[in-house]
Parts: sequence; C-alpha cells; structure tokens
Amino acid sequence: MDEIFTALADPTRRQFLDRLLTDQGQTLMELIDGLEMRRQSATRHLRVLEDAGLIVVQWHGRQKRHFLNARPITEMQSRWFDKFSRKKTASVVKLKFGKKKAKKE
Amino acid sequence: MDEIFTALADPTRRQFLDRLLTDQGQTLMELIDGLEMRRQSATRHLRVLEDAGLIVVQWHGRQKRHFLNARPITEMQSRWFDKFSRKKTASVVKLKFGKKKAKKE
DNA sequence: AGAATATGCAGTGTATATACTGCATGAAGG
DNA sequence: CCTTCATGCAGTATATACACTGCATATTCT
Repeated sequence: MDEIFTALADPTRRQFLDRLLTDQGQTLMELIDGLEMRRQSATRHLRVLEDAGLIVVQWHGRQKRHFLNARPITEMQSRWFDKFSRKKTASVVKLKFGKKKAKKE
Repeated sequence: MDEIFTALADPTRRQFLDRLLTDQGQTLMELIDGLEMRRQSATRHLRVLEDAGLIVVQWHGRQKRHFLNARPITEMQSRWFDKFSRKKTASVVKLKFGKKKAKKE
C-alpha cells in the first residue's frame, strides 16, 4: 500500500490518472499532450503508476495503451481512509489551533 | 491538497496519524515511543502533518499535545477519491495485464 | 529497404527529503 | 535557584526523486 501512497504523492501522476479517468487507452504521446515535460520523464511516472497497480497497459504494435485500474484506490479507502472518515472530529475542531506557546493552557 | 498527499506519502507520518486515531492528545515523547528515531526527526514529520492541517496542537506548560483532524482527509476523499471509486473497472480487469510486447494485439 | 514513429533504457545533474548531532529555550520540581 | 524535562532551531550528510540528454529497439509506412 506504501507504493500507492507514493504514486499518488506526485501531482503529475495524479493528473495522468485524471486523464485516464476521462479517456481510457491513451498512449504515452497522448498523455503528455500539452504538458511541459519530455516523454522520458512521463515514462518514469507511468512506470510508478503501473508498479503500484493503478494503471494497466496493453500493447498494440508499437503503441502502448494505458488503462486505469481503480481497484487499489478503492481498497486503500476501505482499509485506511474510512477509519478516519468515521472518526468524529468535533472535539478537535473546538481547539482553537493553539498558536505557539500559549501561556495559559 | 497537494500538501495532504505529500504528508500521507510517508509511512512514519501515517503511523503517527494511526496512533493519534487511537489516543488523542499525545505528546512528542509519547508518539515516538518504541520508534527507532530521534525526537528531532519526528518533530519534522509532525510539522508536515500540522502544515497539511491533519493534526492540531495544544500547549500545556512544557508539553505539546497533538490531536488528529480528519476533516482534510474526508474532503480529499469526496473531492478526489470518490470519482475513482465510482468508476467501473470491469473493462480494465478483462485486460490480461499484457506482459511486455505481445505480438498479437 | 529506408524513413518515420512510438517507445525503452542508461547516464547525469540538481533539488528535496529525511536522518543525524549539537546547542538553545522555557517550564517544572526539589 | 539550580536541575531536569519537553521541545525548538540550526547545520550537515546522504539518499531519493525527478527532470534532462543521448542512444537503442521495434513497428509501421512508402
């Protein structure tokens, strides 16, 4: 699961996922369209996403098509995020963000 | 939101959040208990979490108590994760994880 | 066959992250 | 007071991340 968190930490990689959410099966060239980035750099990012299981590829001749796999994200939500969502934060919100060292506790 | 993703990318920081989920109001010394890490390093991690709005602190004399704030996590889920959860991945699962360069498309 | 296209792989430079050590500060306690 | 405790801040070393360039490979097109 660590791989997934790491993969999602980069904004470029999240953007790729967003793009694949709209259009599945895009190639590398399509994915970097409009981005200020060399294709080699994008390849690295896509590798990270693939290693994390977030995307799946399919070769068509000389083209590599990328597909989103949302399952790891869903699992991460149920395994990790949900316990925080369920937590009541009411008590915390009451704390007035104690700036620096307030004299009186 | 980038700050939150970055903050969650580190396993040590996620562990702190987990610990705070169980016991709110722990001090720095309590949080690093059992960890192979100097307190100064942990302070950095806690700063990142605080900057991301994931924890809130409260001073009591010479003690700094840490509280979990799950709200940013909840917001991130609704703003970013949910759209992936809703996505059907059925079509993707059918792809047989095309290893390397399969001759026949 | 030769040229153009889509991609991979390797090496390099630089910035950021994260650990450490050492010293400073403010609160508690005898 | 003087010591101990909880924490902050600064500096440094090292690893990792991420951009780049250059070259290689496989496929498609003419």
